[in-house]
Amino acid sequence: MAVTIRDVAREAQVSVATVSRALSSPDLVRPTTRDRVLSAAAQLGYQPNRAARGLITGRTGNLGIVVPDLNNPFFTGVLKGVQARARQADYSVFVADSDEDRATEEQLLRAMAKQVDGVIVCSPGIDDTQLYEAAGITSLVMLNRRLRGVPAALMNSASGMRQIVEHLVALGHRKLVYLNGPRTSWSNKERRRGLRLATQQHGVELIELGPFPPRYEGGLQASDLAVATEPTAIIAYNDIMALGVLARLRDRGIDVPKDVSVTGFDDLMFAALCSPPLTTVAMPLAAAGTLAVDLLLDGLNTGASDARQVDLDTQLIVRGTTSPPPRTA
Amino acid sequence: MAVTIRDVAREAQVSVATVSRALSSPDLVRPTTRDRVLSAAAQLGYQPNRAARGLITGRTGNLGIVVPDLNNPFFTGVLKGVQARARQADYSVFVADSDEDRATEEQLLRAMAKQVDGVIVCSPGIDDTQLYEAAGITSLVMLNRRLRGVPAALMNSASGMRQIVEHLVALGHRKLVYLNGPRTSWSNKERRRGLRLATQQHGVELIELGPFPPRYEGGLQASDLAVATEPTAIIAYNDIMALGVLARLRDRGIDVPKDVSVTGFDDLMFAALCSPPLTTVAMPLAAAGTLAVDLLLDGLNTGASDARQVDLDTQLIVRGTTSPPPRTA
DNA sequence: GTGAAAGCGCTAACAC
DNA sequence: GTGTTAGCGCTTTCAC
Repeated sequence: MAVTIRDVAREAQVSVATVSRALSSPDLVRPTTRDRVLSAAAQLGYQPNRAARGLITGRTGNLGIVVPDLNNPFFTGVLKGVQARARQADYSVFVADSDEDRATEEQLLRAMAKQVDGVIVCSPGIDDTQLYEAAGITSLVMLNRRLRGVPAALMNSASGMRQIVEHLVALGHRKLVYLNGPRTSWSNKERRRGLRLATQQHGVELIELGPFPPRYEGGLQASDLAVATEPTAIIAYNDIMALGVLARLRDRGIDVPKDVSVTGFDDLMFAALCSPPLTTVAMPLAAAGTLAVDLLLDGLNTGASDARQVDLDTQLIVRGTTSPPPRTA
Repeated sequence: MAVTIRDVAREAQVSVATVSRALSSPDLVRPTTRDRVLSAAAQLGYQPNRAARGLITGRTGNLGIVVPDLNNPFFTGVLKGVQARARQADYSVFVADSDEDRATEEQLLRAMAKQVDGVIVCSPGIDDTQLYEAAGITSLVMLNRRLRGVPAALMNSASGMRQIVEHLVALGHRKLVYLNGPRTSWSNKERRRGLRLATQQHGVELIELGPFPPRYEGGLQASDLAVATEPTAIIAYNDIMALGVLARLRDRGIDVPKDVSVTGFDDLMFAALCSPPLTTVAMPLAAAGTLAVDLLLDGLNTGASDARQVDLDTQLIVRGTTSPPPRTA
């Protein structure tokens, strides 16, 4: 077995209590004693057993994150931020992938709740009641979703959509199609809300299609339906769908952006690499991840939470898939 | 506080020991008692505290995975498989992202080792001595890297490279350039080994360049150097680099595959979506992840490990970036 | 300022 | 089959 606090105590000729104090509240112990303990600990390569500590303090030093799909760069972007910030704060992070399945999501959340100090929920699907129930067991922070009384790290999708509409309107577009992502997802609702508001304000036509699966195949599928409505611009729920749209349009000999403009959402790495490069909205993924961790830890330290919901700005990235509409349209 | 084993014991009118048994070794307890305990547990929503259990069994029910970069789809593909298999086996998974930094990697590995039953190491960088040291603390499984005495889930990169060379040779190529990834990485060594073997066998010229960072920017940078050597085909260390190469060649007006063929490695989702779609080698990412978990759990259950190193097949995916070389070459 | 001792929630002998 | 009890490694009263 590994080296325990007793070993250190023996080595430093003090009691285990003193070792414990020297490590967690150094000012409670005389400097000379402290040094003796610390050097003994270092020499033995002692590292406290977190499980044992957690058993008594009620803190595990772990936090969790639940995501619907680890193959989706959106979530790994967030995860990366979470991971980085957690490490700084000396927390470990559990990750759970629900495979887009709601039941699994709920089950994972519940299982995780037991062994962490808090969990970051990136699950568009899971329903409010389940979340509140989980919130009873452990601290929650929502990511990109608003839930009353629960802190959240939000990316302002609505403003991103507004930027898209302003961009398109400025180019001369008057008839837009929006390809919906999952109806129940908070992101989709927000994007849609921003879109509706902006199109109304500018008095341009908005046709809504879908919902479609928020994946490449969803874009392929949506593409033909979109074209049939004869818009001058197609606004996809996210980049991955937009890439599907792009591919399908290319197959059909429809030129982007000459015949029709296309926009994505997320600014995945590959949005810049496709051809033509995709006009999209950049999401502060890692920033949202670190923010989520901060909110979580704040809540833990201040005791009761103030349930802050912080909005992070998104930004339109104009690339090659948007241009003025064709004359004939 | 949450509901404990005592609560269940009281509710079911038995001792805590019986509750414990009913849950972990059901056959040691009379069916009627067991049912009583189980229903009491269900009613109270009892779930055992893993930390407490771990304290005594020495098993945590957790396993960890260390990766260099969560934004790299290669690693998240593996992670996805790990996660899925772990959940089936009722294990939770810790994830650690080292940001490609060796020191961080070692530190994360050590920190993780304390609170898991085993860790899956996807770290090309970290050196052998460090790994052996970690192997002393916890069980290790290597991913895509061979380490004597340590089980490993391997993807047969060498055979993938052989398939690339055979494909190119069949098309008529005689002068190939390889863009090295990180020199120290096992993957790069393997790919290079397969490449050298195959090119020698077929008597074609192989020029090696690099190492380059295994990212898009690395591809951009490598591209010009590669072109200067006037090859008919460029073999990139991985897809991301290949995408960089593709972009740079397009900028310079060099046509792929007419002027030069390009191959990637990994078959990331976006390899199929770029234009032209990338000829590459598909890696069994998720399969490797699940295999790694199986190896880990096998090792834990059988006590001593047989240090199996299992090879998974890779497969050439021919797409649009390879064709016969130009006549003049 | 430091030590002794009481647990945190659980499992594993050991009794009966 | 079931109950009693002794810890797992640690923190935290409570004495001194």
